[in-house]
Amino acid sequence: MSSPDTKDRLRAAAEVLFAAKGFRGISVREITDQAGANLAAVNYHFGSKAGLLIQILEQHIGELNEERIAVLDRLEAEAERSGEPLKLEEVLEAFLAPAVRRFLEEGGPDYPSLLARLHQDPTPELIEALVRIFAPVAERFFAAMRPLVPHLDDTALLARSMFLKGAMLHAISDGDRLTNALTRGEVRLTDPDRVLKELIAFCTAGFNAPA
Amino acid sequence: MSSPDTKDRLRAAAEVLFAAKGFRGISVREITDQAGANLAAVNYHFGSKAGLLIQILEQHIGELNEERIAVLDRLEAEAERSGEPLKLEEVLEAFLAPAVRRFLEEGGPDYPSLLARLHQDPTPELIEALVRIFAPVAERFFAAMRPLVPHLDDTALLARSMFLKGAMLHAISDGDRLTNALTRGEVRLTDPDRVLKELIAFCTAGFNAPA
DNA sequence: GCTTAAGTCGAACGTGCGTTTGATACAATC
DNA sequence: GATTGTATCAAACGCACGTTCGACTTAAGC
Repeated sequence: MSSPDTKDRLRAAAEVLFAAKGFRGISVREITDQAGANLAAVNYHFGSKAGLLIQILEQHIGELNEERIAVLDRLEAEAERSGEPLKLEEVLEAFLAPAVRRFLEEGGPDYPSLLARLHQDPTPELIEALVRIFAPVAERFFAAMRPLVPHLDDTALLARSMFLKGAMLHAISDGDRLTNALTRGEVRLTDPDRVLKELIAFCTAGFNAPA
Repeated sequence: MSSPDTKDRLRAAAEVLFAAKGFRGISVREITDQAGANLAAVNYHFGSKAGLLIQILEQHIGELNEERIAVLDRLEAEAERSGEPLKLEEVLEAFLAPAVRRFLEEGGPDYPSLLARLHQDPTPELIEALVRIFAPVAERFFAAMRPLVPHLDDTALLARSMFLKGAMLHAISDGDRLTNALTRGEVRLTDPDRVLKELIAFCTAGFNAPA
């Protein structure tokens, strides 16, 4: 019958479902049911289930990373114009805020949660796609950070970058379900702006800490 | 018949395999093959695949958490005797070191990696078990931390604890595979003592950062 | 009006999974 | 020596999965 947007509906449904339950946690049948499409549609339009995921990643995480780099570009231009050096805190915010902000858009699916899952749920095909998607932004921020932490050698910078990534992914994903369960819900971390503020403060201090 | 230790061999094999590829990533058949046991042995001895995992968790993570609490007990006793207050850095080390140290025991399976995966790969049954296992150590450390960070309210303390957990799990698991891939292997994070040192420095500064 | 290509459909394929079953072996118990 | 409970085994069960197939529908190009 050709609703001409079957492909879009599949993408939209898969975004939500993958984000909610991860790649392995969602079946092709669930996606096609949700999208009101035939079971065979995913393989017809995207080649495979993994192909569908990769296309979603390229689109949304690509946008996310473009935003990160745009903010960093702006910061560096301002710094050059004013003659003042970049501030570590600003660079970290440029990296963290776009991700956390997207997470807080209620109603929308949380790609970061999906990403967090993918980090732990690797397929060679997906890992290769992730590297391709993230390499530019990683190199860009690594270079920007380097002069801001002269007290750290490369190993320390890499290690602390890894900590930042882990903290961000964990905060952004459903990872705090266990945290909430452990505190018996007495304290709730529902305000993403608050989480972002704490995350920036935590990581800025972490990078500034002596070696 | 009856090698009387079939149950132990199953446990040992499952530890290694679960740690390497996660709960969903390993089949019962792989476990029984590795252990030289019959396919039905897992269900006979542990009731189910999940039952096997939970038993492993209770044993090894239980030991890990006992060690954490023992170190903290010792620190608090010393502090009381000397009249000096506990140091934040010491408390964090008490929490982090046992986990990272176990991770570095080469040859042994890395339970932390398994744990990191479980955080992202939840089954109600497993979540319940995780909460049961971690509740005591979480409450204990939360109480110990509380007076050491008077500048933080409960929300900030919880958020930063979550960051610490995320950073630790990410560092400890295979999560840095992507990090390494992104840096094209130019910098390697192979020394666990170094990682632990950086992690303690990073998180201590992070908790000390003003609100 | 025929041809072609794209899209959709129901149905099936083949595989791997966790689990269950029923038979069998082997001690220990009485 | 029969009985009982524990352990192991080969085999199968039932299910869900990703993928493929072939027929059918539709719309555009000639």
